[in-house]
Amino acid sequence: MIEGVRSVTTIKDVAQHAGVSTATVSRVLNGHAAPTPETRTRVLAAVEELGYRPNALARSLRTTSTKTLGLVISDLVNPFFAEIARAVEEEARAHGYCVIVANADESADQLLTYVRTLLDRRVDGLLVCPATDDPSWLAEVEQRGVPLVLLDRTVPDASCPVVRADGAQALADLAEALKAAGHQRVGVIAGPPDTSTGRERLEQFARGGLDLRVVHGDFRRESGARAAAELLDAPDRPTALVAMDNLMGLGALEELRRRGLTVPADVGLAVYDDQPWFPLLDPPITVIAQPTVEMGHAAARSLLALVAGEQPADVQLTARLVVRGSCGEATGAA
Amino acid sequence: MIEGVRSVTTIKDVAQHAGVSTATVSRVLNGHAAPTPETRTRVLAAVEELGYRPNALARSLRTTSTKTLGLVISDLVNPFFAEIARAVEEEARAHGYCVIVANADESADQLLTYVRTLLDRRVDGLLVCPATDDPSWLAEVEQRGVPLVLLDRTVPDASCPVVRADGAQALADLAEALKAAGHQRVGVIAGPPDTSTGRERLEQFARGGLDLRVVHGDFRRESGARAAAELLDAPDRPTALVAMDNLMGLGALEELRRRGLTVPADVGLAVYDDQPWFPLLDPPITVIAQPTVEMGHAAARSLLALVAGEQPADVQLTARLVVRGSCGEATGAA
DNA sequence: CGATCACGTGGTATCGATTACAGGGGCGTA
DNA sequence: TACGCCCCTGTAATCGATACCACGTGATCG
Repeated sequence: MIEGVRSVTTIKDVAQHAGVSTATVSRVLNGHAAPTPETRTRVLAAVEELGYRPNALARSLRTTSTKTLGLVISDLVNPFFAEIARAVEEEARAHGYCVIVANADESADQLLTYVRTLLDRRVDGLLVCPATDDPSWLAEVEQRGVPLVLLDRTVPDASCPVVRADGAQALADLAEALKAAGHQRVGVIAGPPDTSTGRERLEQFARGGLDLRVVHGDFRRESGARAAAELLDAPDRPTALVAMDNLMGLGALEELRRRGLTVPADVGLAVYDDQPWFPLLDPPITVIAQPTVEMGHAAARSLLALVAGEQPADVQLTARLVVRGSCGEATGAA
Repeated sequence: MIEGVRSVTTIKDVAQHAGVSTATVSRVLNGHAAPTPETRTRVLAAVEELGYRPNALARSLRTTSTKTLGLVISDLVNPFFAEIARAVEEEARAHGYCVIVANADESADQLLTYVRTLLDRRVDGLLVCPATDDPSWLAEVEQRGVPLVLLDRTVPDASCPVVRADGAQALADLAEALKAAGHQRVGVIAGPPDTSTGRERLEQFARGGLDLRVVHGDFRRESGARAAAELLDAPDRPTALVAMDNLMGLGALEELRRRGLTVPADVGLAVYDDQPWFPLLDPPITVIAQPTVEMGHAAARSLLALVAGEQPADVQLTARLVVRGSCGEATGAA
């Protein structure tokens, strides 16, 4: 398996083959000015014949535009983020942009590394779901003057557009639904206190007037199981659990199953973030659903606007409560 | 919000600031040769002070190496591929490589587009999960002489390393398990006939000696529901369904639920690809589990070996049957 | 009929890095 | 003291494209 000669067809080869200058080839390829239809066809023929494809690196170096957006998400295997990534990519592609997806794995270090890598590659814009509040990476982005949009989560003093889903009302509704079903002591499997979503969801839910026990997880599956275990082992066990993220919800479910506890008879359950399989469980899980696809689309649009020199406003979508059954029935008592 | 001056710190600025030539700066940054410790520190100080970061585009243009791998997957929201993507990226990162993930959305057109885009950006190697058998994109990759490794699926005449999971034994085991549980007429929700995995899984399962009804889906959720509906509406309804992919399995489950059919009492079910939530269903779903993480790691390793000029062999991992309960109990009768 | 204009085209500088080559200074050795 | 070698450094070519500028030619207008 001798490696074929690496095809090094450059614009120069095309020019030579077509009997024109490289400048002309470039003009034809970029639809610039107006080369004669005849030269145009000659050049295109040469391109075709040689199978020429322009070197995007060289082009970007010269034009300082890569037609590429960077997307840093906190966890690729979290379906919530996977869906967002897909939506972002879809919207970007529709506008002729390509997306580089980087996976920070909920680690601040890796986030910084990736932000740097993406900046080094001169992405035209950056979309970030911050892993933590740590804003050290922000300075680098701002210094380089690269358009930035935050997605899902915020960081303390970011002066850039933010796209998120507001769950305040949904969380209030959830609190009401829990009360209506007779729950008072509720165990919360919260997100990390150093993430905006972790804090906010907890805070907003806390306004619901329930008696909360809180354990913080890290938005991942194992932490959900651990947190559930801790809450269930407490002396006055909560009558319901609320997981503030779908993966932690999954972990909690696993723990409940391990203990042979029935939902909602033994303990109620609600989860932030809907998943297609939640309705399939018995009972189907009550959730707070976020408009992930819209979030992704909106974020990409905002970033592209920013890249184009506009000043997009923040986007605030709304999450909504979907009552299914895992919290129990509302008792007749008001 | 006046946009700050886009920081254009180049190697020239660093050189000037440190009172050396650009060549020296480059040498320091690349650990080349041996600049005096003193100049070295002076250069590094300048780098630090100016917050200089090399332009990866320019560097790659010159060195013809991007330290980047391209990964084209068929569907980012399919957790199977998401997990593979994560594993690939993890392994690549450990070797100092960055991964550009492209999502073909099970479309051959989009796959071709992305392969081109990635080649244009001069990735050092390409990892592809082909959406279909259509091998038109292959020629372009080979012509450019870019190292290529196929992942999960094959295409007809690819002369490159392939990393996959062999499910022949698992499918045979599944057939046995179904028979043992008293199933004879089995409905198969197969993958597209123009994908290697679609064909192979069906073919291998067909060797199990069951009476099969086959409907082809497209590896996505909706098609799973449609196929299930079709199979269940047939005059002699199968007593069990087998979905050859987790998303189609999800769709099938939804359809069963819609019809109020109980698993496994009314109809048995098994799915190819395990998912963390399958054990949580009642009854838990019997699956064929693939070693996704290992596949991703192996694929990245193979590609990196190829990039390094070695000749990695094909990797054949094995999928295995995990019997849970959704196919019913084995009856005493042999 | 001569001057001007416009258009198509080629030459060449440039983007920001790497690297081959050449030169200068210090040191060791004869 | 003089020669030579080696090490460090700078100069400049180069990667592959784009874009500014200038030039030649054919058309137009006065």
